[in-house]
Amino acid sequence: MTGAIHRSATKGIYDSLMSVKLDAIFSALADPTRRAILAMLLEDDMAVTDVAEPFEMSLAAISKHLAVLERAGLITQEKRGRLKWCKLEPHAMREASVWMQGFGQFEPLNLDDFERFLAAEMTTVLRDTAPIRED
Amino acid sequence: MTGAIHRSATKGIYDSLMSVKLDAIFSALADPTRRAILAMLLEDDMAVTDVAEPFEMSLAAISKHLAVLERAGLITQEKRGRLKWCKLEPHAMREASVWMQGFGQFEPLNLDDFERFLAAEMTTVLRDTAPIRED
DNA sequence: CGAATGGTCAACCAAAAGGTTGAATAACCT
DNA sequence: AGGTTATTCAACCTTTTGGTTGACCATTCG
Repeated sequence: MTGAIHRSATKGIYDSLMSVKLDAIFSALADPTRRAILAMLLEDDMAVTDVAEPFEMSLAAISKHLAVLERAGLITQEKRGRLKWCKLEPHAMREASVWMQGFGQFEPLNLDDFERFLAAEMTTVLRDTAPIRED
Repeated sequence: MTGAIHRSATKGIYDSLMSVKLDAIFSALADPTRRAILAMLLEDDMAVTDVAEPFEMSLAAISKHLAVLERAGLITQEKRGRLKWCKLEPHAMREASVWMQGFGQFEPLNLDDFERFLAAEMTTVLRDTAPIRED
């Protein structure tokens, strides 16, 4: 029982990388600010300052969040001129998605649900971190 | 741009709950020991001591990990006699899965990939936390 | 009953996470 | 060149996380 775990020395490094990657991806996704950022980037690439604008948090903090997302492979950042453009890398989520889906067949994505989800989380994060101006 | 974020006061509590749930799920998944535990439970329900057995870590530590997983809704624990049975709740991952899939259409689950993934991560976690006995 | 087993609790600790501020670097604009 | 804008760095602080140990409760067994 559960004892039948085999070991392959040659796969070691690769396996380790996968585990590390999952660590990075899931812990990146564990923060609501970072999830909100990803949702924003889903609409369009953005420069760091623009990413930061909706949050009531220092630019440095956002910069750190972006670094976390980049380390996880969830976004890339490319400097053009003095702006650094942040771009979503949706493919990176695939590893995590594959892992999760192994635990059950989840229904094939209801996009409406997802939209609601995003909008909801966004308002929550913003309400919690920034006073919402209705001007 | 990105400024069109609407607010619905009535949805507030519910939204907040969703965000909290995603926080809990993703941060629970961010730890390799906890992912390994989930993978073990995929095969069968297990009592706490049996869950702990493969890891070189105190029972108390595993107990805490299980509490984290339970708070995230990823497992349930039921005490029967003096054993506490841990049971996977794969459904809980659906929320997170829906969220993630919104970022891209991932290929419809290659089970072989998943098996490799699990086995790989398992060996890695065990190698890192416990000396592997080949007896 | 008393002893062993299964599991958690409480106190503690080190390291990591998430934030701040102020200074530094880099690129653009007169 | 000098000023402004975009972004990061460094030092610092507080809270959370992941682990330890030892005492404690609950349940079964002899």
